[in-house]
This record gives sequence, C-alpha cells and structure tokens, in this order.
Amino acid sequence: MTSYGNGNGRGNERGKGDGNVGGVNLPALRGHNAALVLDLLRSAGEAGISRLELAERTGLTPQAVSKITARLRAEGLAAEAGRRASTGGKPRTVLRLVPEAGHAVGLHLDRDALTAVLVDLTGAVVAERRAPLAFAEGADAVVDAAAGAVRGLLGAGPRGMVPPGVGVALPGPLDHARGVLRRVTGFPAWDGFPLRDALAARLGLPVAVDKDTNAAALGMALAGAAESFAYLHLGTGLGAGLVLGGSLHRGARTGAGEFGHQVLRLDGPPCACGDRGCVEALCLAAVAAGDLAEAARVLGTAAGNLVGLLDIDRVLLGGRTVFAAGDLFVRGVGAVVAERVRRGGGAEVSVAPAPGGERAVAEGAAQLILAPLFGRAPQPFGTLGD
Amino acid sequence: MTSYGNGNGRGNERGKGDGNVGGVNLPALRGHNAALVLDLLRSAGEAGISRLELAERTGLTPQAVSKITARLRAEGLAAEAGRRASTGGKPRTVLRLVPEAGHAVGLHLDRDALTAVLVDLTGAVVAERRAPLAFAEGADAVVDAAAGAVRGLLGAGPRGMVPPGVGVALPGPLDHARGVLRRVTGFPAWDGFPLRDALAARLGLPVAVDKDTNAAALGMALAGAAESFAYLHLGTGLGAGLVLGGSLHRGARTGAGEFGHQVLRLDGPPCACGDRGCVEALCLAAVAAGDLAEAARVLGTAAGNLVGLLDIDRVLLGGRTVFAAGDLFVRGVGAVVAERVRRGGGAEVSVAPAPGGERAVAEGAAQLILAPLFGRAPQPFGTLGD
DNA sequence: TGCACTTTGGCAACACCGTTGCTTAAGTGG
DNA sequence: CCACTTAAGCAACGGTGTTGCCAAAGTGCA
Repeated sequence: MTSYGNGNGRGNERGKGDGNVGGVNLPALRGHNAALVLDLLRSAGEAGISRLELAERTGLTPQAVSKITARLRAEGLAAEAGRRASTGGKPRTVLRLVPEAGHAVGLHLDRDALTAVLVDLTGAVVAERRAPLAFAEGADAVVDAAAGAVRGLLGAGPRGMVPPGVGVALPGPLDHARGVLRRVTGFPAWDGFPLRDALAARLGLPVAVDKDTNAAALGMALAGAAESFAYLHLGTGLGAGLVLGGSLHRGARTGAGEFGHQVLRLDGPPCACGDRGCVEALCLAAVAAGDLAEAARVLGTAAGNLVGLLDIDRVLLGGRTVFAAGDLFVRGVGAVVAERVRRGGGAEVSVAPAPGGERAVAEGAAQLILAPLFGRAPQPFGTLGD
Repeated sequence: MTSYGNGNGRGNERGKGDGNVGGVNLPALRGHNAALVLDLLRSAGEAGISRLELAERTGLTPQAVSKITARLRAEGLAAEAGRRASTGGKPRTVLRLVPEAGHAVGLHLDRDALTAVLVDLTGAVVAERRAPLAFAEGADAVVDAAAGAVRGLLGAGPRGMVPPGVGVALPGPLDHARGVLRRVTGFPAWDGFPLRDALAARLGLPVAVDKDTNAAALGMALAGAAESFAYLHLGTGLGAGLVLGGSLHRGARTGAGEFGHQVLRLDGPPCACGDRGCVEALCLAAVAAGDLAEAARVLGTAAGNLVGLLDIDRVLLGGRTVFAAGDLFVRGVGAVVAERVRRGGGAEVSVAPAPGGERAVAEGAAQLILAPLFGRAPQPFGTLGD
C-alpha cells in the first residue's frame, strides 16, 4: 500500500494545543474527500458500490468521484469488481476496497491475558494470538509480552507486509492523546507509564493507545452498529464506550465513559471508589448474590439514564458477566429501557448483545489505526450540510 | 450585509436524510475557511485580531488569510480597526467584526412569558421586548404574540435592516430538524404543531426552533464558556444543555439533555413522569421542604454523574430556583463535584452560575441563526489535525 | 438484425482555491 | 540617516472539483 495520510504532507500539520482551529487547504480537502470515498467503499463491503452511488452519497459530482477512485485504484486501495445489472444503459461498474492493501495490529491488554489480532483494511481478522499476561509483573514485562505477540503476528501475515501501526486497548484511565497511563487500579507502578512511546520505540511502529471500552465501541461504530450508541461492558468492573453522531466521544482527557461509578442509589451502599450507591457496586452485588434479574434491572435503569441524557439509538451489552448469562441481561435491560423510552415518548431504542464477543476489544484496537484512513477517528472533517 | 452561506451556492446543497456524508468542494471549502476566520474575529471581540494571528490560529498561510479577510471586508463583515504596537517592524493591522453587518432575533417562549431580543453579529443585545404569554390559549395565539413581538423588535432596529432569521427556544421535547413540537407538558393541543413553518410563514423569515436549554447552552458556548460543559437549568423543572467538544449535542431527535428524569435514587419516591427516584423529584422536593443544601447535594450528585460520564470541563447552573438561592447551589454542587473529581483523579471541573441571567435563553435562541455563519451550529466542518 | 435511446464514465478545458516568490509599506534602533 | 525587521499585497502557480462533450456499453422496439 502506498502513502496514506493527508496528500503530500504540506499544510495543516498541527502542533498540540497551539490553538489551530482547523483551516483547510487543498491537500487537506483532497485527503478528506478521498477518506470519505474510502469509508463508503469500506462500509459497502463485498457488495461494492458504484461511482454514481458514491457521487450521490458524497454530494460530489460523478467526475470528481471518477478522479478520486482513479487515484485510489492507482494506489492499490480500490479495485473494480464486476458490474451491476443494466437499467437501460451502460451498467454501473462496481468498486470494492482491496482488503490486502493495508493491515493493522490490535492489541488487547487485560489484567490476566493478552489478545492480539492482525486485521486487513476491511477490519477482518487475518491472524490472532493469545497469551497469559500479568499486570503485576510490571510495565517492562508487559511491554515485552506485547512486543512478542506483535512480532509473532506480523510473521503470520502476508510476506513483506508492513502494518501502518499498532492499536492498544487496556482498562483504566489513561491519556489517549499522549498515550500515557494514569492509574491502573491495583497496580500503582503503572501510574504515568508512557505506554505508547515505550511500545513504539520497541517495535519501530506507530502506536495508538485507548481505553478498552473506547476501542470496542470504535470497532462497533465502524462495523455499522448505529449512529449513536453506548457499549456497556460488564466484567470485573462496569464501563462504557460512547459513540455520538458517528464518532467516538472520549472527552478532553479520555475520561468519558466512566459509567460504573454513576450514583444510582443516593446514600446507598458504599462502593470501592469511596462513593455510595454506584451502579457498579449495586450491579455486581446482585450478581454475587445470584440475582441476575436484579442486576439487569439495575443496569437497565442506569442505561435508561444514559439513553435519556444523550438521546442515543442503541445500547450494546458486552463483557464476561453479560455473556455468561445468555440473553438474560439483554432482555432485562431492554425491558427497563423500553419502559422508560415509552414514557418519554421517544423513538425505540434497541438493546442487543455486543457483536464480536471476547475479541471485540482487540478488533476495535486495530481500528484505532485504521479509522483515521477513513476519516473516522479524530474526524478530520465533520459532516457537511443541514 | 451581503450574501451569507456557502459561497455561490453551488455544490453540496443537501437534502435531509439522503445519505449525503459530506463531500467537500471548493465553494464549501471557501465557505468553511471564511466562517472559521469570522468565528475568530467574533471571539476576539472588540480587541480585534491581526491577519497573522488569524493565520497562526487557522493554520492557513498569511496570504490566504489576507485574501479571505479582503473578501470579508468587501462584504462589510469585517473592518480594520487600528494597529498594534510595533515589535521592530511594520505594526500589525487589527481586524474587527462589524457588529452592524448582521442581526438576528431570538425568541424565548415560556409557559407564562415571552422574551424577544434583537442581537447584532457579535451577539450583543440591541433591543428587547417582554410580554406575558399563555400556552393554554393555544398555538395560534402564541404564534400571534410571537409574531407581534418580532415585528415590534424589528421596528426598533436600524433602518432597513433585514435580519437573516428568527431563533425560537421553548421548553419540552421537540424536533429541531423539522421544527415540530412533540409534547408540551400540560398542553396536549400543542402536540405535533409545526411551529417553525407556522412562524416562518407568518413572518416571511427563516425560523429555527430548539429546546430552551439547548439554546442557552449554545449561547454560552459561543460566548466562550468552555470546550465541553453542561448547562443545568433548575426552574419549574430540571433540564440540561450539553456542549461537547465545542458543539451542541442534541442527539438524533433533539432529545439529549433529558437530565431531570435521571434516576438517582433507585426505587425512591415516585416522580410525575411515572418513574421513581428522579433527580428532578428529589431536588424539587428538597426545595419545597426548604432544604436547599440537600437540593444542592442531590443536584451535585447528578452533575457528578454527568461529569464522569462525559468528561466535561465545566458545569453552569441557571434557572429561577438557582438564581433565587444566591451562591448556595453553586457552592453545594461545586463541593460534591469536586469531591468526586478528586476521587477519580481527573482535572478540576469548575462549577459556576450561568452567565446571561434570565435573558440567556433568548440570546441563545438568536445564536441558532448566527452560529451557522461562524461554522458553529451544525459544524459544517469539524476540527482538523491531531 | 439494426437503430434509437439510455446510462455510465473518461477526456479536456475551466474557474477558483490556497500557496509560493517577490515587492512594497511601515515601523524600530544604532 | 540607513540598515534591519515585520506586515501585507501582487502575480504566477499547482491542483481541486466542475462543466461540456464524447466514447462505451448496455436495453428495447421495429
């Protein structure tokens, strides 16, 4: 695959916090429109999409789309793939993303295990590695293990393939912009560890770091889950990833999605966080007591709060505790949310199990690298019109 | 004032829901950069800003800024206003927004009163009207009153001034995109009333409609309140307006900001909405009981939930109940939020009274019209870089 | 089979965007 | 008074999407 990124690299490189507000020059414009087309090709999947459909969807003229797709084909990112049936004239030529044109590695670091995946440009998993992990052994040991997994994975990929980067997802508060960990509960040694730079130096590849729930939500967003949704993860803790209007909401300090310590029962039982009546405490207490229906009701009420506050379309449930209980959580949460939406008179909100299963976080981590190519991550431009 | 909007009007007009994802052509690019410069001029206020500062802030070259500002000056939107002190060479020429180059009307319809303001391009109030109102008298009567207020206001403005539009803010769920009311609590006759089109037809002016809390939050965002903040309004009810990453978050159905019916005490006392333990019920009950400290604690806990979930920088408190209690709410909410942020290890979150007082909603409503000129409302483009 | 018609998509010329290179304007400081 | 510095405009340029036109590749009717 050839050069990604903003055209020839002129213009609009931006330092952090220098107050640049986003002036757009021609190379940036070209990059944006190309990313847009690439994203439409991606979401069209194997079915493909024709030049004229691209023109309709983007609002550009067919001729502009022809130029853009010609460049993408020259770069090897897109290819023609058959034709549609004629509707009385020349049949439309179908274009498709070339999956092998690019790859990325997604790394999911959890307290006790590591999952690494190699995905192609469409996000499909090409190879996978799992290994035990121990946060307790300290940062160096974990970086070692991660680097080893990535190297192994790259060996499994196509010959000569150079992935554009490695996306890493892990629990706990961290700084996505700088790639620095803030606190990993129970492992104070990790505090302030510059994971991104450490891993990037070790691998010689660009690295992006994000919270596990954010990565999972990003992956689901790119898989077309919904325009706006929340991914709720119930495992050893309770967290959330928020996608609002098509893009991941991290907040200024990557702190968004702190869902578990929402106070749901004012002056309720104490939580490990020091507050009282947090959803996480209530929900996990119910799970521990074997009352899964109550756990689902608690989670559903908190989800209802979130749905009402943000006006989202969908709630996706994941995490070991959820998957272990079959559809009990989905139905329980769904019932509470539906009741609330009914009272509020809003449109229906679907509650569903999160797609991707246990691998969702690692796949989402890979999308930390791929998403920018499709104009989806720091959203080089927003949506026009309206 | 001359033509606003996207350059010559070619390209990228976008129907609703046609799936247009935001392709950008040259006129749109020009419009975006012009809006960006205009926004910087606006936020610079009377102090003004030089061409080179504009270039630094936008990331464009000085020459591009010169061209853009030349066009803005030719259109009468900007003007030179003195020079800065020299730093060893030619002193910078200061540019300023011309306030009289454009106006907008903001209309705040409340259950019992109407507030209308005429603002200039900087958002400063030029004229104001207040009148009693009765939602109970039905839609036609309210439209009559609103149209009368707007006409009166336009008479008070500069001679020959034609405002580009009227922004209307009112309580209750509604559809911002279509300008249709959904439910006005206690006034079923309003259900489904197409307020935007009715008022636009009556006035012969474009009209935009939004929730009162959204309008207020938009106004504060443009006034530079913060990148991300929540405006909490405690009056006869409890609502919120959310600004995330510089732009107003409405949700797909203008339903975001449903803050009052967040469940804060699971299985708590029943609320009028049919649920139990809603913040609004708890908070207003405490107010009714004269226990304002408890009301502030309840509100603070709910605000803390919101701060944690969205990772916002600031909480602004407004509404009659808040203003009536002096700084009691600000301090009470501030204490709870600060404690929570301290535990979470996040950056400090400021809690402050909302600026603008009782007129904030009407001023924000006017910004529904002005904000698009500065690229701030449906954010024609997002932020580049990073 | 042939021909009119429809639809797709490329080629060439074009208008216009921001950029580059250079010049002029307007100050400071020795 | 003059060298130096900084700001801002003019002219030429590369490259964007657009427009006008034409070739390609089908359908459908005579």
